[in-house]
Amino acid sequence: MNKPIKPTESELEILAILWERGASTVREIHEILEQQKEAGYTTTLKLMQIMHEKGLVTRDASAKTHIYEAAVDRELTQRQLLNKMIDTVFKGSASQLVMQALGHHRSSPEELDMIRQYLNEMEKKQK
Amino acid sequence: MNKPIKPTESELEILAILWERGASTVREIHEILEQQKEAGYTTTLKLMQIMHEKGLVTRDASAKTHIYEAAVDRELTQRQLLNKMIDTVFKGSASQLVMQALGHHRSSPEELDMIRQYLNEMEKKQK
DNA sequence: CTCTTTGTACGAATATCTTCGTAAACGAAT
DNA sequence: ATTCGTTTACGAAGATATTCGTACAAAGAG
Repeated sequence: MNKPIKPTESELEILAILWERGASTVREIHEILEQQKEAGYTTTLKLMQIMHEKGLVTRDASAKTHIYEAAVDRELTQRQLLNKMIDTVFKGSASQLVMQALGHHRSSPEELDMIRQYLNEMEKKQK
Repeated sequence: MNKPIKPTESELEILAILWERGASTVREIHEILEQQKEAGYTTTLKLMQIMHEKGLVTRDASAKTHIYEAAVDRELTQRQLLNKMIDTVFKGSASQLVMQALGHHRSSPEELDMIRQYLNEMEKKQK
């Protein structure tokens, strides 16, 4: 069995940026992070170094300014976090989670349509 | 603005049990917790005392054996955890989260139907 | 070359979470 | 009343996460 990826809160914020932007320098990450919350530069640096030790990111250290990249798959990580949440907080009922998510995070009609299509496809495959 | 409820991993496990069972003693909680993971009795006790300090649970200490009850709303907590997750891990797209959740946590046809109904209702209300 | 800026490395302080041992209080049973 | 099992209270150790100061290296400007 694969060991679950378990980034901390702060690490997750950085991963999210890396997934979004692709390979980035510490400064680039830091600049974006700063818009979301207060953070010192060396704090961000240290975090990313630790993430490197843990294998959450890879880095290219060939130039003076290192370049970091996410080393864990986005969807896989999302899935693991979700499953854990479904188990502990939603008594194993994914549909409850889904309705909770839709009910309070106003989604556009287009998004709702996408979900509907997705539901239909799932049902077909199940037969 | 309301301060977000931010239980730790362990606290969440206990809250889930309290939500499910209603008011309970430490021993009752502990017995259930033990089925899920290894834990010493005093560890569970201490956790619940801390949760009481934090205001996550209330307790009736009139008898020798105290009785605890969840002090935070289940749905509100679920919502806050979900919203945070949507923001950081899913770029603010609830539908992406929904599809991830449905795709990998096998749901019964009944559940899928419930969600479909829910979608329809939402669409009506939006007009 | 010297000075300034930008970057990494490292260590340490702080905070938070988790776990558990020990002691004291209480009630029930003998 | 003494003993035994159950429960709470407390404190402290251990683990993990977060933050930042300082030192040093490298590159560019003058």
